[in-house]
Amino acid sequence: MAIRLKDIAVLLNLSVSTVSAAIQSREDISPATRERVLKTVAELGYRPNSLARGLVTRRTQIIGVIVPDLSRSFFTEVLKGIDHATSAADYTLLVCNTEEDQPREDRMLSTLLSQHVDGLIIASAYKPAAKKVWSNLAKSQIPFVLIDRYFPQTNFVGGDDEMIGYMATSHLAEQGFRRIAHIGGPHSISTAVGRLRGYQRALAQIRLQARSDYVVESNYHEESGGYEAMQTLLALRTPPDAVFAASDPIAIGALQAALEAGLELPREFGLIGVGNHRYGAYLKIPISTMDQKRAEIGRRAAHVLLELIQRKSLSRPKSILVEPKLIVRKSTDRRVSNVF
Amino acid sequence: MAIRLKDIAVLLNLSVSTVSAAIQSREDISPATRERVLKTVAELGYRPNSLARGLVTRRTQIIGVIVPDLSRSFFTEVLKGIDHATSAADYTLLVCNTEEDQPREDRMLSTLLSQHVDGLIIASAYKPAAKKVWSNLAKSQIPFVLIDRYFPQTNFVGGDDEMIGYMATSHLAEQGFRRIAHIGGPHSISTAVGRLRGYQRALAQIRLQARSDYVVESNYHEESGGYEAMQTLLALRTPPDAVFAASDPIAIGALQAALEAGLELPREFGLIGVGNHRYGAYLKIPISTMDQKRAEIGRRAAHVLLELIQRKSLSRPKSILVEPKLIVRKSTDRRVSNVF
DNA sequence: TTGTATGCGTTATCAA
DNA sequence: TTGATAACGCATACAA
Repeated sequence: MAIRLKDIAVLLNLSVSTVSAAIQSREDISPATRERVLKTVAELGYRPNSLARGLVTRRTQIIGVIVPDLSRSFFTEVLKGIDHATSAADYTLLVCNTEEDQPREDRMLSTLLSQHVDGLIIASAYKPAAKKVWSNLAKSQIPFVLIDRYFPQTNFVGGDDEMIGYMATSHLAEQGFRRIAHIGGPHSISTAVGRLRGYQRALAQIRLQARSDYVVESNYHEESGGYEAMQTLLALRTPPDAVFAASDPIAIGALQAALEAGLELPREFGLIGVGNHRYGAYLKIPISTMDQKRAEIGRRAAHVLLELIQRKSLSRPKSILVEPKLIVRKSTDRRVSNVF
Repeated sequence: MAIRLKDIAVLLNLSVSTVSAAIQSREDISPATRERVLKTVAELGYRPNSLARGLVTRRTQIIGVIVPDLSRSFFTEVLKGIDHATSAADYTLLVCNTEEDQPREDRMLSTLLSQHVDGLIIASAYKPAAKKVWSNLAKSQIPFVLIDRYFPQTNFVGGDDEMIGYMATSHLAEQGFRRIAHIGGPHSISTAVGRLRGYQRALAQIRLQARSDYVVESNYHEESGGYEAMQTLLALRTPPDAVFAASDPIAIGALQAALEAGLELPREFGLIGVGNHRYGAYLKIPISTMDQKRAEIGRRAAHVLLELIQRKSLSRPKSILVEPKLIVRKSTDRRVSNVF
């Protein structure tokens, strides 16, 4: 059986409360007994029971994290950012994987609340319309921050998706591409909508025609989706000369299709993705991409949450959009220096 | 404040213990009152306090997982396997990232024990020599399973690294390569040692010479390491005509160096990695690889742990080695069909 | 400076 | 079939 406060108390002829106070290094305990206590604590390897402690203090030092899919590099990198910030403040993460399944998300949320986590960071599988979920949570008083998928009226941290779309599209235009198409994510996800909007804004600003047949809805995570979408685009009477893909997997699929169609990049065709996937630089043609600064999204979300936890200030919800960064590689780089 | 058992009891004019029994659907409660209780539980959204419950039942339904780096796809995929198995049995995962840092691993372990997790799955940052760590843990009575990094005298689940090395090397030999080199991981990690041993065994069996200058120690996770190691190999008087790389990142770095040196794959040079990384198929030359069956490693580890938790049978420790699978792609495929 | 008493929300034992 | 009572291990207000 594990060592308890009481065991130490008996051993040292002290009361439980004295030992407790000594362990917390409270001022009102004599240095002498504090030393005695700390010494036997170390010797016996005493470890406070977090359950008991949490029951009385109402704090568990645990933060719940809910994500749709841990095998996506986006979420693991965000998670790392969260972990950096929270572990420095002595929190541990209770991580749940919803597999993009809403009932499962509900169950996990319920479990986390049962565990009395001190706060929550959530990338929800729910569509933005289902906002009642989050107003419920808000009533429950527990601090929480949503990430990645935007919901109105909540604390939110994510990439600046419209800026991502805008910068990517503008970059293609600057490199001289004129018939710019977009292969996007599902319109049911806020990030996909944002990127599409940025794409449209960029086109409008430089007075390029926005053709509806140049916008194809696909799947963020499947290369095959990008491959098929690209084939659709190439079959048009006037095929595009560049594609802004809403994700790196889409871009990789599109690249495959473009190469098979005999296109030469970047001379005849430009391609840019989103995500700065580690292997983007090692592909047949290294692809340009928009870096979302994933770790920073995690860090900022954690900081907002920690603030919420400390100050309980449920002031007005704040939205943080992390600024993306353009990474230029061969797939769009038409500068003269890029000859080899 | 959250709803408590007592609130429901008062509301229904019942005792706390009756309500508790009703919620547990115990046999000795009348169906009528059970219905009444369950109804108000649903209405009020009552959620049992896991801290209080765990304090008395001594079970938390939480499993602690310790990994060195969540951003490596190996661990996230293993984690998914664990999650599949454990969430089906109503466990939640408390995931800790050690960043390959031993003091941090100690702290996280301590935290998890404080939280009274029901069991542990650990990929340790410690070197195999430091076995006292695990004998300590064994004394503490808590069920645990080690994964990926092998330690003697413990329950262990991992890939069959020797088989990985053996199969990869044999495959290269079958494709007609004769001067087969190996770029391995750090010899301080058990998986690297196993893969090296498999490589040597395969060479011995087919009576190929084992040259010490054909074995280069590198870093598992950095492409740059594979790149440099490959350059070293190419600078030899008799450079190898094939490389078994102990990881896909190493292979990718080596591929880069080989292509820059003007080698044509697979005609002049063969290359195989380990890990079945998602993008192995999309590289300049799609690379062959050994699939470790990561999710299965996680699933099996979880099953061993669940068994341990249920039966408390701390019988003799069992080691499970998951059989790898060879995946042939262009980088080694010299069959005639591979002409395009 | 230390000890006593009480309670956190739940389950379990045993009486009613 | 239900209810009173005592734990679980700890922290805290207050008394000594």
